[in-house]
Amino acid sequence: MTLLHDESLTAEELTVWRMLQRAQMRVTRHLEAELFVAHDLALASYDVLLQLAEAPERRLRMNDLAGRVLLSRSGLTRLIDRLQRDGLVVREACASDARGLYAVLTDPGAARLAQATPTYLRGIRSQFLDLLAPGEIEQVRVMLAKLAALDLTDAP
Amino acid sequence: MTLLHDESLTAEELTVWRMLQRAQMRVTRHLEAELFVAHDLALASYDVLLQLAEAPERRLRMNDLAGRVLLSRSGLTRLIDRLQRDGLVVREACASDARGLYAVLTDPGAARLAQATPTYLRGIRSQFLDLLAPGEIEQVRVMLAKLAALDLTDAP
DNA sequence: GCTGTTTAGGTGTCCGTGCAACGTTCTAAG
DNA sequence: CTTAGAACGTTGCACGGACACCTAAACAGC
Repeated sequence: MTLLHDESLTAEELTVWRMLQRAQMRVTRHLEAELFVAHDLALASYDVLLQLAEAPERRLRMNDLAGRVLLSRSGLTRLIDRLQRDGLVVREACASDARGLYAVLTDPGAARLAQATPTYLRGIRSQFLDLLAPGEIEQVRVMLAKLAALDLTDAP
Repeated sequence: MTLLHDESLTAEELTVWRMLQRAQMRVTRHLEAELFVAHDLALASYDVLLQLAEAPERRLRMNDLAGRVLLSRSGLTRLIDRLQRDGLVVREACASDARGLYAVLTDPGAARLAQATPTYLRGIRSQFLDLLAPGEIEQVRVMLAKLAALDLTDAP
């Protein structure tokens, strides 16, 4: 602990950060593994399908989608390639902007999402929500809202 | 909670999980980027150096270290390769077990860690801790402790 | 002693991702 | 209309990481 001056960060604060890293990693890996073995779906793929399912007309512009799933645009291009190859998503041209493409959820994609969702939710429950008291979940929500507020000023 | 089906997480609960994902990702990327531009260190590299610095005699067995930095053993092998190439770490044989290797922090490694640490701490502060009230940090710590408790039953 | 099993670590290979560069299209200034 | 610049999406490339497999050493039982 000699490395970490008290004036900068207390040991407790640093511990909190490291615990957060570990907890998030653990839950993510657990979720990813379960989704993969049960439905052959990577977590990023699930997120894409979910975002599309929630979007109006089951479609989103590539750029927009990339922002929502925390993936670079190039990363999303490849991911959509795979999903399209598997028939879960199709690309459609945008009428109002010839540069634009929509990623559109197909019926098989929606079905696959529906299959996988129970696994996903069960994972979040068992690895995360069930371990916290209801009041704590609310606390977390409030705190995360503060962190999320930075996103706006952060990514102009 | 259990009276509900798997499908029925409340919107709030699901939102909390997604916000957590985003927040963690945002902070991690910010930290990684700053460490990289300022000290040419990946976050994983920083973690390794930090773990070694805190370990007795600045050394840890490869296997042990892999667990602490949430990296697969093969991933750690490559990472230590790089760090060793850069002179920040050396491998040393283990006297009591001829199979074993220690990763040992060198003086240049410790110096590099010391240089990078202010950046690291500043990042955690600005992106995470400063956004929460002191009481909230304690709340988070308590919750994370619950999540971390699962690690034991999870990875025997 | 031998022999099968387990553990430590490294290697071959594949896959996913980010960055930088590119072509295309839209938009604004002249 | 023309042209400079920005925005959208894709591609070449390199890197980091995981998985499966491999060797060497330790340990178990006989």
